[in-house]
This record gives sequence, C-alpha cells and structure tokens, in this order.
Amino acid sequence: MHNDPENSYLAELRWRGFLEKVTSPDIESHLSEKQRTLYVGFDPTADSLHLGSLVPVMALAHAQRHGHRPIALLGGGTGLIGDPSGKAAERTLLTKADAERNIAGIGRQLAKFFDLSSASQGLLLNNAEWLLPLSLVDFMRDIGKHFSVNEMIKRDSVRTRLEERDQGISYTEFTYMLLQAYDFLHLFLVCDCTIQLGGSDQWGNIVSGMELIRRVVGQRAFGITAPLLTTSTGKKFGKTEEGAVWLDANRTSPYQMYQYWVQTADAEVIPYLKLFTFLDAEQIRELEREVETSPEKREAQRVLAAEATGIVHGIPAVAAVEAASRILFSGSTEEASSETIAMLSREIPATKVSLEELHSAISLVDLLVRTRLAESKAAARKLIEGGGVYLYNQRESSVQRSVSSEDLRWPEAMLLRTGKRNYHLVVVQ
RNA sequence: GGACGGGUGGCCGAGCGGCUAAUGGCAACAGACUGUAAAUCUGUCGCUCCUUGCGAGCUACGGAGGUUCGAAUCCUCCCCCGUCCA
Repeated sequence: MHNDPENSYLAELRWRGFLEKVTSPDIESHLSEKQRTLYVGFDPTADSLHLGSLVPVMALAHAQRHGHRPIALLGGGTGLIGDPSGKAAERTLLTKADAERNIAGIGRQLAKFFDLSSASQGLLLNNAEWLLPLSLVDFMRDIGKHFSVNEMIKRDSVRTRLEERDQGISYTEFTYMLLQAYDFLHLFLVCDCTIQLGGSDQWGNIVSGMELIRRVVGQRAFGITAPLLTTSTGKKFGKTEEGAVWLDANRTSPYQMYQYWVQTADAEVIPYLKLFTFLDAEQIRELEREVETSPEKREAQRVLAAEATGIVHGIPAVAAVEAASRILFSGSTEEASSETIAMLSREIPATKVSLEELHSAISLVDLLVRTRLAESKAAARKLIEGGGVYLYNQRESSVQRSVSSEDLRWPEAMLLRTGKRNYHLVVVQ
C-alpha cells in the first residue's frame, strides 16, 4: 500500500481540523497497511475531563470508527509526577488518594467514547500498572541511559523553567518525559501500539517516546498532534467566566454545556462541528450554508450544541436541555415535562409554595417579593406596570393579579419571570 | 493645637427657609430594537397602602438638640473627611 495517497482515517482527521503535525508523512502508508493501535494519555489533574480534552478524545474515537484500535491511557503513574509541559511553575504533587479518585472519574468518562467490549476493539489502561512496580535502578540502567541530559534541557518545557530563575524545575518533573516515553515503549511492546496522539504541547513527549522505541527495539513509531484551540476573541476554548466546562454533569450541568456550545461565535461554529460532532462533511456543508444565509437562526449552533452535548451526556438528556433552553431563551410557552422542570430547577432559582397557599391564592405582587424577583412591593408593582412580569412567559400587566392553583400549567411548578431572563421556578408542594 | 473648606439618595454632584422625595450625570432595573451580541431610544429608580390618583401616609440630606407655622437649607454642641498653618 505504498502508493495509497489518502489514508481514510488521516483524511478524516485532516478535513475535520484535527491534524496539526505528524512526525512523518510515512504515517499515511503505515495506517493504510493494516489495523493499527494508537494511544492518547490523560492526566488525572482533576476528577473530570473538560472540553479541551475532547479534541484528542474525538481524534481517537475516529480512529476506532476507521477500524483502528484506540487505547485511552490513564496517567495513574505519570500523574503522580506531573507533566511540566506548558506549565510556568512547579506543581504541587497530587496525593495518591486524589490521583486514584481522579483516575476513577476520568476513566468512567473515557469509557463512554469507545467500544471497549473486547481488547481487540479498544483498551482503557492505567500506566500505574507498569510504572509503580518499576525498580529505580533498573529503570535508570535500561531507560535513563537512552536519554541525554544535554538534549533534555533544550526542551521548551524545561528550558523556560531553567531560564526563569525564580521558578526552576524539580528533578521529579524533569524526569516526567522519561516516564511518558517509557509508556509509549511499553505499549509498543505489549500492545503493538505504534502511534501516539496528543495536543500540540505533547510534541516533545511524543518524539521522546519514538526515539526510545527506536533505540531500544530499533523500530519506528509515529506521532500525531492536534491543535490547541483558541476562540476568535482570543479566549481559551472551553473556558467560561466561571471556569472550565467539565464533562462531569455535577461540575458543569448538561444545560450549561449546551449553552456553552450554543453561544459559539459564527466564525467558530463550523470548525467546532467538524471537531466535536460525528456529522459528515455533507451535513456540515449544509449548516455552513445556513450560517452564511441566515446566521440569525443560529441553526449550526443549535445542532452543534445538541450533537456535542449528546455525545457527552447521552441523547435522552438533550431533549430536556433543548426544551429548557427554548423556554428560557425563546420565551416558549410550551408545556414542560417533569424532566424539563427538573432540568430548569437546577439552573434557575426556585421557591417552594404549599398547595394550600396556592388554593387560597397569592397576589402576584407578594409572589414577586417572596421569590425575590422584586425587592419590595412597590418595586413589584412598578415592574408589573412597566410590563416586566411574565407567568409562563406570558406578560401579566395587572397589579391586581393573584395566582392560584387555577394558574398551574405545569406539573407542580410555575415559571415566573421578570425582564428578559430573570426566571424563577415556583415549586408547589 | 489653630485657620479654612466639606459631609445630600448605590456612586458623583446640585440645592442653601416653603413650589424639594430633593436638578443633573453614572450605575441599576424594565420596555422597544436585536441573532441568547453591542450600541441606541423610552420609562422607572426611598418605603408602605389602597378606591392606581398627576392619591394618601411614613422615613430621608453625618449625629444630637434648638429657632420657625414650616429646615437638607438658620443656630448650638458633637463626630468624620480634606487643605493650609503650628
């Protein structure tokens, strides 16, 4: 297959924008020859991945779809050391208990992206398995001997720290690159893994691994790096004012993730559709035309949000999120299901009101004060008079209005709103 | 210690005996516009009540007293800030 010009997997990565660099053009024929095994490592820096980690995850998921074998590698061992790449300062070591907890969390998430039903399909491994039992002396004799300190200190990640007088780098972090290189060697030997994939900051570590394999076994291995994303406004991808967008629903709710995607700028929505959904080229071209002709519809953003959120949290969760978003942002007066209400109750403030109270009717003015949507009764009245109060997204303009069980349109909840987006859920008990 | 200047609503800043809940600006809130953007425009912007009226009552201009029919505005004392002189 030497003259196969276009390997289908690489072609896919290419048009989707995953390819930043490859270590050699020969990777094309290497992949076309037969099923290959590729790996991506994940640091257990937190108990959840965030959107940024999704780029290599998706790249690896595409490999499986093209018949190759992915290995998602948990850094249970390397995480105890800490990767200096891209870090301006020495990090505090994770405790072993934290690392274990983080490994468990990340492992659960990664498992959802791959078919791990058999070892020939895909693998989820933890490098603690082979790194922890290593003997220091053996490691130094067998692995360390292949690394030249002269080379190591030229590395960006090391050099910047050496030049930065007040930062420095510990021997621990300095050693990190040997461990990651050893991972690649280990996977090469045990799993016949020949390709390592990673973010562009991993280039150096990947090359170290390839070198090590070449020296120890005299064989060739490859690397692929994916670009680090930044938004057109210069912000880091996957970050909001509140911090990272996590894959863990307890850290970032599906609704919040969906909203993050929906708010994607026009300039980024097409690249993101390519990276974070499995939609094919034709479907994405269609959406691209939509962005050009009617950007105000935000159709591409909605599709991106639904698809990407669905991949992470499952399709069933998306329906409720979409309904919640329609209600909160398009002022939809649709009925809400209990799932949607549950979704809303996590995103907007809620106040409980007893059924008895509701039977005897509460004045809208009092309800506004009670839900703290208005600071005082006078303010509540002024809000109503100014046309700023809505019940189930329908304007209520009478100061005399009172609310009773008659007005209950959703199961056990009323949706009250002032202004454009100050929603409040009145939960009836 | 002495001499001035000043403390006003979330902030800045007018007012200097009644017409002042207190001009104006900013912020805030609501409405219109809009693509879950920005800008712009309009309205509201101490609290409470209702018979929602260009309605009534209460509370407010550093604090406490006083003068006056009536004070944020005049007087006394106190507190605080700023500038200058010792």
